[in-house]
Amino acid sequence: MLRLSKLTDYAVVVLVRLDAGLELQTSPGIAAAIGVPEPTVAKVLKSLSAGGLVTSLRGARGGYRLARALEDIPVGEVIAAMDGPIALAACVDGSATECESLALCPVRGRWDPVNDAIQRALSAISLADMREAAIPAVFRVPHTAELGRSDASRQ
Amino acid sequence: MLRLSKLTDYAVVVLVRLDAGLELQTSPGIAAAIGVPEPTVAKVLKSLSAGGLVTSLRGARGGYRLARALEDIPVGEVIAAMDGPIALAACVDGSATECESLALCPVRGRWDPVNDAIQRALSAISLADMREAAIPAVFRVPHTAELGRSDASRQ
DNA sequence: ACATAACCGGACCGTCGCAGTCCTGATTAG
DNA sequence: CTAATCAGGACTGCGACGGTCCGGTTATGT
Ligand code: FES
Ligand code: FES
Repeated sequence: MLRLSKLTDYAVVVLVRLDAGLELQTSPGIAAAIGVPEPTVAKVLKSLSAGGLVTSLRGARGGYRLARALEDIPVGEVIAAMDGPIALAACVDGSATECESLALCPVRGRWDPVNDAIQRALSAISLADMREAAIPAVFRVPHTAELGRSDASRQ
Repeated sequence: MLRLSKLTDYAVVVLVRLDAGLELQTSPGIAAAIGVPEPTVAKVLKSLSAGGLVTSLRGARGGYRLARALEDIPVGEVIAAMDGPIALAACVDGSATECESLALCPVRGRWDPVNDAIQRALSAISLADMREAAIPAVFRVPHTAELGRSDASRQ
């Protein structure tokens, strides 16, 4: 599937929201704005902060701010901040993992070109490109009301 | 991490192995050649067959054969055959999943360009490109001897 | 015709990473 | 000093993935 984690998905939404004109936004505020549970948004913000994509101000009246403009944030960097470095195979080059049995590993560095191609593709697209896509009428989400417990259908 | 499944990794090895000059190779034979358990190799072969990347001949003296030359098999097709269609987000366009609550989904189709870029990158690289990478001295792997229980170090 | 070899299509289960929540500090405004 | 906010973990439930196995089918060869 080559799916990326859902947290990364939220990260993009959060970052786009951070570019909404305001200078400083709090975690609960963002959560209310995009309709995602606050703890989850907080987690995303932390990872983003650790990745250097947003800057944080602690203490009362603190909050988060974009570290760079959306145009300067490639989507690959967001993925790296959330899901760790991009590595298709177990061992590409950032061989932080194991693989002592190199001799009998038939895929020794074989995925490197593929990995590199993807990384290049992800670096060519910025968050600004994704922002253009669309931002539907989501910003008027009720932040206090219970969103209806949308357990809708169990599949 | 954007990691692909280990089965896909094996698939590439198997496919490269299938291009080893022989006309027809059996599942146990391939397993012995690349040093991977037979049931796992069989599973990979089945997925590959279902994906139309290899053709199979049943019955005694049956086996597998490449459906197309390695040059004509983009790596993206292998990934699609093993891990299903490439879809970064939950909903790209093959919205086989759910997402009835479109109204409050802030990522509505936002990942499409990224997804497309990756797909293009994966289509540009063929298995022949990966075969060039290297095939170390793996083909002489002992298929009967126990490989030594390499539990080595627990890190 | 029979036995054999190989593929086919599942079911099955253990493991592991992910999604989501929560709690205890550290920091700063007022 | 108190309140608000971020920081950094620990914790748990769940679902996908990795790997194995089994009965069934097809074809070869004697
Ligand atoms: S998995 Fe690391 S070298 Fe093979
Ligand atoms: S997850 Fe499918 S539309 Fe949002």
